[in-house]
Amino acid sequence: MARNEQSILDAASRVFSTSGVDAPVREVADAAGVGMGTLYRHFPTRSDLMVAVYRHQIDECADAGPQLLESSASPFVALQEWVHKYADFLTTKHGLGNVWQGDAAGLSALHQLFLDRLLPVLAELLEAARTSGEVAADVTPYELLRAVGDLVAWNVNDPNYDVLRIVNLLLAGLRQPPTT
Amino acid sequence: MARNEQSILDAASRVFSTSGVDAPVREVADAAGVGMGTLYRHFPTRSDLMVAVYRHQIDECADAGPQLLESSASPFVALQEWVHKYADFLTTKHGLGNVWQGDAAGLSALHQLFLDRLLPVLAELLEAARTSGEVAADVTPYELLRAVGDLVAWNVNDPNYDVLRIVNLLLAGLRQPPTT
DNA sequence: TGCGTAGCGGAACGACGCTCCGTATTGTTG
DNA sequence: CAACAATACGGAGCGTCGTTCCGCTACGCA
Repeated sequence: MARNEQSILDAASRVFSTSGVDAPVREVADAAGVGMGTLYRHFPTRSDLMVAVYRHQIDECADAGPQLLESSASPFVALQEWVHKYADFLTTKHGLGNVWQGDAAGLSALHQLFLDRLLPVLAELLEAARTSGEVAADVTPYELLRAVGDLVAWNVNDPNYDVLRIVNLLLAGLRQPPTT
Repeated sequence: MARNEQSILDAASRVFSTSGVDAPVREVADAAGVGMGTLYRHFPTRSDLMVAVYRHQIDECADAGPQLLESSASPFVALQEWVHKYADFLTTKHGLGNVWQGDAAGLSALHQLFLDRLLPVLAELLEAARTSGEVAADVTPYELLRAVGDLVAWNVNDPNYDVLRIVNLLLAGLRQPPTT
């Protein structure tokens, strides 16, 4: 029982990293040597499977927030570095962009996880950078989290699209007061 | 023949605007009172159908570029207003974000149309704003076009996500020199 | 040894984009 | 005006998804 759950998890992270995050559920089941029924009893939805696979990395990313806030030269630098970390995570999982697609695609569980774990962290970083006077723009943490996600998530290793550069562009915008 | 093509086009724009851009092709065929075969002979791909439906609006958007450059107070303002126009277009077509998803989803024709028509326009606007000294950041027109697209395209009328604000954030970033 | 139940596999379902082929509808000839 | 191409058409069918469902296996306890 738990034996199967673990082998499914192992298979899933193996399959997701080789065939991409969009790999068919069947492929994961096959790789785990398990039937569809078994897989779906443990993970009722594709999204639940992804949550299980990525939870650890998301936690790691979340934990890095307060840490960076302490160790960095300024709140803004911390914010910047955290966003880079977050962007890196999403970039390596091509196709994880669906997370922000709202109701669609049955990724609600993963969506929720992002909101629960990452939103508070970003909120804290943003607030700190705002009180230190380094951020003047008028944005909510949610908007920023989603914006960076959108910017990054569909990156398909396009040599003409430098993700880091674009993300930094957005961050640079934070320094300036809102335009009408 | 051409009679059918027109009714398919009409049906498509009707269906896309009511059921969303992701509406099944079958639905368009039914709405047009036409079989799948007929639809696919005129528009061999979902993407071709969308190209046909949106070409006019895309052309309009493209034509607005040089126009804005003349009439606006400064190149940067023109750039800003054009980007707003572009963003508005994408926003009203929920789900058109797939366009930037690269190879996927068989949207290549639409992708190409964006590149052909909009990229040169944005390039001109960006170049003008750069020579006027209002843009210091190091971005290619392609990156900017895609970034704005990504930012906007999955908007699902989320009251917590103000598209215009986010786009302006990115534009504000353009003013500043690149950070390392 | 028998039986109840929990855990399992994989066929099957509905939705999708797209293809294919038999049929209707033209329009051109003798 | 009739016979016959050539063209246009409709919709069933295919392969791929995510997900569901059901018959079967294998184990625990009497």
